[in-house]
Amino acid sequence: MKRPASWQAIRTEALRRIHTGLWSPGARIPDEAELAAEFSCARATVNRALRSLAEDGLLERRRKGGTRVPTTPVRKATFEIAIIRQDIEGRSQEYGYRLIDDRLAAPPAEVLAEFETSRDVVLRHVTALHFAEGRPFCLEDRWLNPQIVKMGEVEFGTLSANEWLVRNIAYSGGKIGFHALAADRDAAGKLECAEGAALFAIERTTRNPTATITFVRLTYAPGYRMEAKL
Amino acid sequence: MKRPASWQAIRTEALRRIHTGLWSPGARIPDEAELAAEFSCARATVNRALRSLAEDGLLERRRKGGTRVPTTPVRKATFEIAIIRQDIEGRSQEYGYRLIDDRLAAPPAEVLAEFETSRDVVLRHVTALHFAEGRPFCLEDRWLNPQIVKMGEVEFGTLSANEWLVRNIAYSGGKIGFHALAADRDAAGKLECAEGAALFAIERTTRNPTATITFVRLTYAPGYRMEAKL
DNA sequence: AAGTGGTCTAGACCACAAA
DNA sequence: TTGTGGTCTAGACCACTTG
Repeated sequence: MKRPASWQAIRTEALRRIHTGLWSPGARIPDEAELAAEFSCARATVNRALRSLAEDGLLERRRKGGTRVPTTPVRKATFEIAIIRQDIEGRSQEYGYRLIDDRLAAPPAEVLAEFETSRDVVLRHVTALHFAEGRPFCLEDRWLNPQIVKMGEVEFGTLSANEWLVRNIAYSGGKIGFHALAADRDAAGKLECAEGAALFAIERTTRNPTATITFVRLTYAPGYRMEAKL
Repeated sequence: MKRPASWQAIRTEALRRIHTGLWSPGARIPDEAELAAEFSCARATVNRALRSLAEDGLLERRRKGGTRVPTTPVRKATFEIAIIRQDIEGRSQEYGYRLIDDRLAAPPAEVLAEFETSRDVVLRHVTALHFAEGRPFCLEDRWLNPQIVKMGEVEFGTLSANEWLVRNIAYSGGKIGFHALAADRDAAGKLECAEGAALFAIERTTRNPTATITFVRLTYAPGYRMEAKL
């Protein structure tokens, strides 16, 4: 076998062997040196190909343990987290924004838990609406760490907190969750939908190495659909 | 600057420069050769670091055009697509499964569109329920390409189509979408929830290079939450 | 202790897109 | 045309983890 030249060709060939069962689930595949010899290429090239497959969840690699085909593959998909304005403009729709409220307040327990601070019982609470073609698109309900985004220094009357944060605050990590919820009276009023309507919601916590920066719940108007690549 | 040794250290340093604005949005950053000289390392090491950042959406790279900091970063997040049994067992809950129906039928237009075949107006339609701790967890409503998964050859009475497919069928790509929907009478009955309840649903189309393999809608019982890494 | 993947190097050539 | 990233090589050393 001398065909594959690039790491992508080797990736493709490896994929084929996984799919055809030539490399069966749970079994160890030849090590990098062997494959490099087989494909007449440098070990680094094989490494690049197998690492790529491992990142997609199609192989499991361990030092000394070798490379294996997972018995129950857990494939990974990626989705893009754009700012809401981009999301709307990407659909060739007109973006609109309106700040509803911005004040210091005591957060509910579930939010406070995300901030891990029993001290600062007062957070900056920002509520805003994003519009697409003049119609409510997404309700932004955000709690900010007031030590990082100070009242008075930064205003969200024109530029949404969503956009300001993406452009100005570095973050090192966090978590994101998706779920469905029924519109309560408040959300129904703001999103101009029926009370009880099924809404898609995203909750996101963003941290830097030191502290939690913000927790946000984005509730989308009925019909919203989030797409990702497989 | 001689500190960073590994590509991860260079990545971290690059991140710092992006965050501090030393590398400002829209501006070109030094090319790989310059950075390699600055960090006293091989260009390949710089390449590894910058490529990693580009994959996360924190840099944009183009041949000849150089590397830039995006003005509006589109960060990427990944989530894992496990089989439903794993999802439930991962929560330390007992998994259960029941096949509801499995027959050839004419799909609705929206499903047929995913198969791009105006010919085969008959697809294999499989309906099943997944349970966690004995309670309905997820409703699987699946349409299969009967030329790939033949009636009679493969049965889903014990092993779910979800699991069988992951283990047996290679796929090259597809798309996945998330949304919220209100439980209709049928779904409410099967998931044992109120009609009209807000449910989280995933729709997934899976293809191989030649044809569409399957289209599935997974509707989760109320309270389901999908998490991803940021 | 030893095997395997992880990473780094120094150099080279190539592919693409901007000038 | 030319500059920049993309990739490959051959060799080396290291880190982890398993036996």
